[in-house]
This record gives sequence, structure tokens and C-alpha cells, in this order.
Amino acid sequence: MERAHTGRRRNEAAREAIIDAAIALLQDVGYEGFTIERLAKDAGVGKQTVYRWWPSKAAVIAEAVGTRARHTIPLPDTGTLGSDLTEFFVNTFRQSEDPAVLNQLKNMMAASIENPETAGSFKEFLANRRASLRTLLERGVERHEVAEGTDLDFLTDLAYGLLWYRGLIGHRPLDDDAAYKLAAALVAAGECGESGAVGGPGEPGAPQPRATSKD
Amino acid sequence: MERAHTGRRRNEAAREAIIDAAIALLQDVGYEGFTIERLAKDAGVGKQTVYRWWPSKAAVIAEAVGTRARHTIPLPDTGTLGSDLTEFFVNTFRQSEDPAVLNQLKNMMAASIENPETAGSFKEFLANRRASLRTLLERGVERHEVAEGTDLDFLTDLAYGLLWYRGLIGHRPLDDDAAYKLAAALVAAGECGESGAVGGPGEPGAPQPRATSKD
Amino acid sequence: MERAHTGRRRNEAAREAIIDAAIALLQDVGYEGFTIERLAKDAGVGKQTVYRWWPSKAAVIAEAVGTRARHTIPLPDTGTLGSDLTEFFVNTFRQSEDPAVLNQLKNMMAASIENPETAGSFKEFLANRRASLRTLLERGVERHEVAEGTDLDFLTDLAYGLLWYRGLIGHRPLDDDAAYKLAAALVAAGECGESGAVGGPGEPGAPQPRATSKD
Amino acid sequence: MERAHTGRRRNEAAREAIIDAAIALLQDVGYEGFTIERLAKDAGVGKQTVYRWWPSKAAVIAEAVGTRARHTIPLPDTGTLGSDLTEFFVNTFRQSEDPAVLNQLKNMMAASIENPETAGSFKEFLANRRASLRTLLERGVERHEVAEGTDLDFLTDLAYGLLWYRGLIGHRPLDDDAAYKLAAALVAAGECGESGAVGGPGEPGAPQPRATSKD
DNA sequence: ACCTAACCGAGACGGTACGTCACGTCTTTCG
DNA sequence: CGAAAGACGTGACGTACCGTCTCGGTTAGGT
Repeated sequence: MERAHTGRRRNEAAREAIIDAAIALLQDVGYEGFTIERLAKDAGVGKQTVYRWWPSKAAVIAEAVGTRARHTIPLPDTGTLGSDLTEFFVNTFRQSEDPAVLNQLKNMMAASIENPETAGSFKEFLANRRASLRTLLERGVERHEVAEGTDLDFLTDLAYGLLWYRGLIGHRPLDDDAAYKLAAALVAAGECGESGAVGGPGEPGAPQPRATSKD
Repeated sequence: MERAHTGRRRNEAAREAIIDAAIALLQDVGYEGFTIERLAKDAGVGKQTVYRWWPSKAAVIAEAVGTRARHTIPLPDTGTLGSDLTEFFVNTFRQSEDPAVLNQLKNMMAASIENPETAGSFKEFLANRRASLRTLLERGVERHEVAEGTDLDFLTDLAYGLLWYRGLIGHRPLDDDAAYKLAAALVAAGECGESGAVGGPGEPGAPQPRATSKD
Repeated sequence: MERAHTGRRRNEAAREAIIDAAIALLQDVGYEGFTIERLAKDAGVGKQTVYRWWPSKAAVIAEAVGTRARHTIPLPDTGTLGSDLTEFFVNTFRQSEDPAVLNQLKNMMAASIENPETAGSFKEFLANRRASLRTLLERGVERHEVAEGTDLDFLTDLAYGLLWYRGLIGHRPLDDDAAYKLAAALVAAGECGESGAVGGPGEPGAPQPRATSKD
Repeated sequence: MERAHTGRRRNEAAREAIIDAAIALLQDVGYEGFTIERLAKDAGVGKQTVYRWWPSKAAVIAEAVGTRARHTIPLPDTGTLGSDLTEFFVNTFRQSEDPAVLNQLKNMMAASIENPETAGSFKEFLANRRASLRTLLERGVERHEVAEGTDLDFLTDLAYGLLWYRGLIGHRPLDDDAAYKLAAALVAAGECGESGAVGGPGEPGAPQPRATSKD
């Protein structure tokens, strides 16, 4: 029979120091500059202690990202969809304009692209965010501010798509004006309910099976 | 007068071989696995020849990405905004579903995040894409299908936001249905013209200056 | 109190493998062809392990040469200076005629010229050799075969000078005949004791302070 | 003034500039630090111009060394061997104590060891020197100051051996005292004529065919 | 109150890729 | 058409991290 356990237990303080250092390091130097050696030094920890608990730098980052993901945002509840969305987007956008936060988000995205292992936690994190927004929209459906059968996932992706697209590229700001417009666009789309309609035009131009120019 | 130039001229064949190899390599192994040594070997070129002309791997990738950016897409012209957008998005989405293309786009994005040097070319490339879509919307304005004063840039970002958000995360497909819905949403948003309205609701919930929970 | 030492201890086997490989490599390819990369591969060691302990290729060679220097030669003791010297030189010359040994010695000399770091060990090695010969001569002084006050260092340099001059240039062999003559010359010089005399001829030709033609 | 350019004919000025630069460079940085690129820049010449006329760096150095070799030294002629030798050695030693000259000689030796191509010119140069000394000794034979049948080559090597041994190692100076002693030793060896005697002792200790300790 | 096994920090190990330098070859333009 | 300038493919340089492997020291069970 196996012995239950002997010897020293895992040092929780070390684990936390590593995760904290990982979060800070990812924010500072990005995924590329992130090295285990630097991480260990920053955390005041032996390199082996990192490798004892995580198989790769991607795994540490994944857990670090996952830790951030557990934070939740309080949802606004003003009574109308428009106000709820406006408040939600204004808050979200304002946070995303903080360079530290934005950097962190971008680096998490880069990590997720570079390494599928990391991607898991990141997708969870993102799903979390989407669920928050979806809750607001579902409330709108209940209040009949949004047409029954509207594709809420589509609207959610539309909203977070704008956030990420502007955040990643930085060609235009995520200011309050953008938040207002986004809220308005979602409300309009929900009212018309057009995003529940399956078909576009009867004749969508018979899109060719494949085009040569890539994008 | 100064002597114009002496010595052997830059070998254009080598330049092209490097750029071609860079495009292929970025697609294959991503930004992280991209090594100059491998690039040089693939291009059949000395490592020094790469370093002679580009200061870093980011710079090569930037030029490679920029080369891709010069490709243009033929714009649909069916007579109505709805059909134009539908055809445009269906084509675009179908291309983006090709794993090779998608991989390339994701890796370009990762490169752009990791290294600001790369970002320049990539942003140009993206601006190019946005300009195409904007052309369609401007035609809509001319035909009075879109309300005067509508923020076309916002609509463009909304559309490409959806594309990139789904492409990067992969949680939901970029299928024809999504294209139809996106086209419909843009048409609706343009008709109502709500995205031209500066102010949001009269009561935007008085968004707090700053919240503690991040994003 | 300070912690004495942490971390893995230096691998003595690696150290020896490197020194052995260095000796062999210096003999094979000379100082110029000696590369750290080749040394590491020959020793079955990472390049960094070489650089961790030695700052330069000269330093490794210096230690390798120094290792060789610790070998000692058994001195003959036949009872008379003439026989002692003869045996000593015959043995020494025969060894020096072995191409491998000669090559090693020449390359050590080249290394010592190229790099002062290397020179230290090499000079120790040579001093070692000279001390052996000096012992024989000192015995001769005790036996009154060599005049009191004779400059033994001068005689030693004369002997090793011949060895190295012929060895380095190779224009004439270091054969037994040369050994006999060298022994005889030293004995003669010792008997006459002329090398103890401080002054040269009364009229040393009034050597000019400096001549223009070099050497 | 600018170097003239002659068109199709080999530009002798370039050749000289290269050789001059090579001599200076060898003296400055030694054989190891000697690079063709640096040589070309110092000589104000294209790299190809070096390679057009010399196949390797060794060959340039060889020719540079050979150029130095053509210089001849005026031989003393005082009437007696002792004075001749004393003057010769005092002059020679004084020149060799000049650090620039010594450096040059040492680097030439290193070059000769590293590269057989270089060795040829260097040996010629050395043979030249030996011939000078031999002339003095031959005069001694004519004057019956040196025993008939003495091995003059042996004496020559003895003398230059001392010079090079001390010069290369630097453990003891090449001062006037050394010159006096060397002259005296040669005179003594010549008088006794022992270096013409073939045999050493009848029982040279029966030197073993091979000993284990190297050198 | 020991044992003793697992954890800890430190850091050496065999490797891979980095970005630089010089090699010897080649091509281009000027005089 | 020779010589300068300089780009080319190649390969060693010395450095930074990789992920693995000892080290001596520490600490929390089980006996």
C-alpha cells in the first residue's frame, strides 16, 4: 500500500509569490521577454520550484491568467437595458484605457496565440466576461427590451469584438463616446431583432466557393 | 560630388527569398518559434544577410506582413448596401476560416503585440482592410441607405472587431450565418443612424471615475 | 553567518574532460585552429561549461599546459657531469623528435606568444625543466667538475636554447650527435669557468649605443 | 598625397602599402589579431586587392617577414674572433631588447608555428642571420682561432638558441653581460674544438630507446 | 522528541539560438 | 581593365535561457 504522505508539504507562499511575479512579469515584458529564470529571481524562488509545479512557462502564465479571471465585476442594474449597457461599457472601457491593464490584456492575448496551453485559461477568462454582458442582455429580453429569439451571443461578440479590436490595435480610443455608441447599437440591434433573422438577402450574391486574394 | 555608390549591389533574390521564407515560417511556427537561424536556412541565405538588412526578427516579420498587406480585395458592387456587405463578409469570413490564413493572421497579431516595430506594418495592413469596408459604407451613405452623420469608423471597427474576436478566440465560427447577421446589424445601425448621435442616454448611470476590479 | 555554498558542485569529470580534450586539440590543430566550440564537442560538454570556468581559450590552454608541466623527469646520476648531461640530453632530444611531442611544444610556445594569459603556465613549465638541468650542473659544482662561480643559469639557457631553436625551426635535427656535442660544450664551458668571468674582452669594440638595421 | 591609379598594370604602390601595413599590424596585434579586413583598411586598399596577390593571410605575412629578411647587418671585423663575436652579440642583443623589435620577432615566430606557409620566409630570414654569424666563425677558423673541423653550425645554433630562448620567454635579459659570456663560451668551445668530436663519453648511459615522461 | 522524506534556494550541467565578426568569394562602378 | 567598395554564404565568437540535475539546509508529518 502507498504511504499517505511524508515530508514537507508544498509551500503555499512560494506558489503565490510565483503567480504574483508571473502576473507582474507578463505585464512588464510581455510573453516573449518572459523567462523562467527571471520569474524565479523575481519571485525569490529556485528555478526548480517553478518546474516542480508547472511543466512550462505557458502553464505558469495560464495559471496566472486564470487567477486574474476569477475576479468578477459587479453588474449594473439601473432598470433599463440602455443604461445598464452604457454604464457597463463606460466602466469597462475606462479600465481598458489604463495602460497597465491594457498591456496585461494584450500580453495575455499574445500568450494565448503563441501557446495553446495558455489559451485554455484565457478562454475561460473571456467566457466569464461574456457571461456578464449576456446577463445584462438576458435581463433586457425579460423586460421585452430585446426581441425574443435575438442571438445574444452574436451581440456579445460584437461588443467585446469592438473592445478588443480597438484595444489591440489602438488606432482609435475606447472613450465614453465609443461606449455610448456601442450601447446604442446593441439596443437598436436588439429592438429590431434582426440578428435573430436567419437569412440575409435571398440572393447573397451567390458567394464564390473560394477567392484568391487572402485576408 | 560624392560617389553615388560602390560595391556589390543588394541581391534582390535574397531579399525575396527571405521575405517569402519569413511569411511561410511565421505561418508554420508562430512568432515564438520563429528563429533567424531557421529563417536563414529556409531562405538559403547567410544569417548575416538577414541582419545586414533587418535589425531584428520583428523587422523582418514586419516587412513580410507589409508585403502581404499590399494585396487588395475586389469590392462587391451589387447596388444595395445589404447585398454588398453580405457578400463582403461572407467572402472575408470564408477566407478567415482557412486554418492557414487564420494562423497567419493570429501570428501577425501576436507579433504586433510582442514588438512595436512589427506593429507599424500590421496596422497599415489593418487600415487597408478597414478602408475597403468603409468604401462600401460610404456608397451606402451616397445612396441614402445610411443616415448622414453616421460614424462609419465605429461601424467598421464593430465589423472587424467581430471578425478578429472570433478568429483569435475561436469560441464560435465565422460562418455564413454570422456574416448575414453582421451585415444586417450594420444596415440596421446605419438606418437608425443612432451611432451618429453624440450623447448616450440622458442618464448614463453616472459612471464612477474609476472602479477597482480590473477589466 | 554566511551560508557556505549552495547549488550543485562543480563537476570534476567535466573539468578533466575539458583539459584532456584541450591538450589533445592543441596538439592536433595548433593554437589558431583551436576553437572553444570544437573543444566543447570533443569533451562532450556544453560550451557554457567551458566559459563558466575559463574566461578565454587562452586560459583553458594555460591550464592544460600547466597540467602537463607537473610531470617530472627522473634525473640521471652516473657519477660524472659528462655522462649525466649526455644521458639527459640524449633522452630529452629523443623525446623532442617525436612529432606529437614537438608539435605540442611548438603550439604551447605559439600560444604563449599570442596570449600573455597562457604565458604564465608555460613559463612555469619551462622553469621546471631548467631546474632539472640546473640540478645536474649543481652536482657538477659540488664534485668540482664545474668551476666555482660559473653562471649556471647561462649554461642552462644555452642548452635549452639549442633545443628550442632547433625544435622550433627544424633546420637541423636534435639527434644523439647534437646531444653529445651539447654535453661536451657545457662541460668545457664549466671547466674553463669563462662564463663566470664578468668582463668580456677589454676592448668589446665599443659597441655603438644603437644601430639602425634591426636584429 | 593620394596614391596614383595606373589602370591595368598592377599598382606597385598598393603592394607596398599592404606589406608596410602588414609589418606594422603584425607588430601591433600579433598573428592572432591580424585580420585581412583590418590590413586592407590600414593599407587603404580593397580586400580583394589583397586576395588578388596573396592567397592567404599567411602569405602576406610571409612576404612581409621576407621583406624584413633582406636587410643585412654590417659584420664587425676587429681582427680577433673574441672582439668580433662580442661586438656582434652586444649589437644583436641590444636590438632585441627593443620591445618593438622583440615583439615583431616573437610574432613572426608564432606565425611560423601556426602556419607552414609563413614558415618558409621566416626560415630564410633566420638562415640569413645564421650565415652572418657563421662568417665570423669562418674567419676565426682561417685565423686558427677556432680548431679545424669544429661544427660551426652547432656553435651558431647555440648562439641563436640563447638569443631566441631568452627573447621568447623573457625570464632573463639579453644584456651586455650575456653577450660577453656568449662570446666567451663560443671562443672556448672553438678553441677546445670539442664540438667537432663525434663521440660523447664511451658509455653515454645507454640511453633507453624511449622514456615515458614526455618532453 | 526524534526520524526522515519531500520541499526549498542555489546553481552547474548539456544544449540551442542569439547577434557580431572575419573569412574568402563575388559583383558593381569609377577612373 | 585594375582597384575601391561592399554584399554574399559560412562558421566561430561569447551570452542568455532552456529544462534537468545535484547540492546542503529546512520543516512537517509519523512513530
